[in-house]
Amino acid sequence: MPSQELLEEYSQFFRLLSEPARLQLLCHLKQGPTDVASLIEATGFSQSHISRQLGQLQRAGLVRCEREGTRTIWQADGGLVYDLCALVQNRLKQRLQAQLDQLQSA
Amino acid sequence: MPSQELLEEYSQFFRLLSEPARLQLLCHLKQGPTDVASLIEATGFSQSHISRQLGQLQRAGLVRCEREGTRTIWQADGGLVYDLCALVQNRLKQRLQAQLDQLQSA
DNA sequence: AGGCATAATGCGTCTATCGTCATACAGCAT
DNA sequence: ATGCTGTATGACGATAGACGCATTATGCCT
Repeated sequence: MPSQELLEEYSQFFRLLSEPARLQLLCHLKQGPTDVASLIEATGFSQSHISRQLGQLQRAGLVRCEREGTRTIWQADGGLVYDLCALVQNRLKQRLQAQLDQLQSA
Repeated sequence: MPSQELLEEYSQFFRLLSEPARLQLLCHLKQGPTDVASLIEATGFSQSHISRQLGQLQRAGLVRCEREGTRTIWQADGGLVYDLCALVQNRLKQRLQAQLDQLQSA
C-alpha cells in the first residue's frame, strides 16, 4: 500500500497529462525542438497560456529549454509520456475491440 | 500527430488518475475484492463520495462490481493502472537519484 | 405489505485550474 | 539609452470537479 505522499506524487504527475493542451504541446515537441512562435501557430493558444503550460511541464522535467537570444527553443525530455500514451492507446483499442465483438455476436 | 479526439481521450483517462482519492481506492482494490464499508473504513471518505468515484472508475473499465444482496463487492479490472504507476515511480526514483548525484558531486 | 440495511443521486459549497488581457521583464538592435 | 521583439507573470472571470449532507432508490428480511 503506497503512502499518502506517494499517491499525491502520482496524482500530480497524472494531472499534468490530464490536460489536452499539454499533451498537444508534448506531441508537437516530440517532432523535435521547437520555438514558441511555432507552438502558437500550431495550437492557436495564446502566448501566455503556452508559456504557463510549458513552465509546468518543465518543472516536472518533461520538457527543457535553451535560450537563443530572445527566443526560447523547447524540446521534450525523455519518452515516458509517449510510453504512457501508448499503454493507454492499447487499452482503448482493446476496449473498443471488445465492444465490437459484443456487437458482432449479438 | 494524434488527433484532437484521441488527445482528449488520453487526457480524460489521465484525469481519472489525477485524484489521490481514486488512486487510493484502486490501491485498496488491488489487495482483492472489497465491499464499500471497508473502503469507507480505510479511507475515511463519505459513502457518497466513494460511490461516485467508483462509478467513474467503473465507466472507464478500471473496476467492476458484483452485487451480493444489498452489498456491492468491488474489484480492480486489469493491471494497467499499476503498470502506469510503476513507470511513474521509476521516473520519480531517477529524478531523485539525479538530484542526489548532483548534491554529491557539489 | 412495512422495516432495515446498503448504494446511488440531487443539490450546495468550496477550491483549483484553465485561458485571456494587460503588464513587466530580458535580450538584441541602432 | 531607446526602441523592438519575444517571454514570463499578476490579475481576473469562468468553469470543472471534489466532497459532504440529505434524500431517494434497491434489495433483503419477517
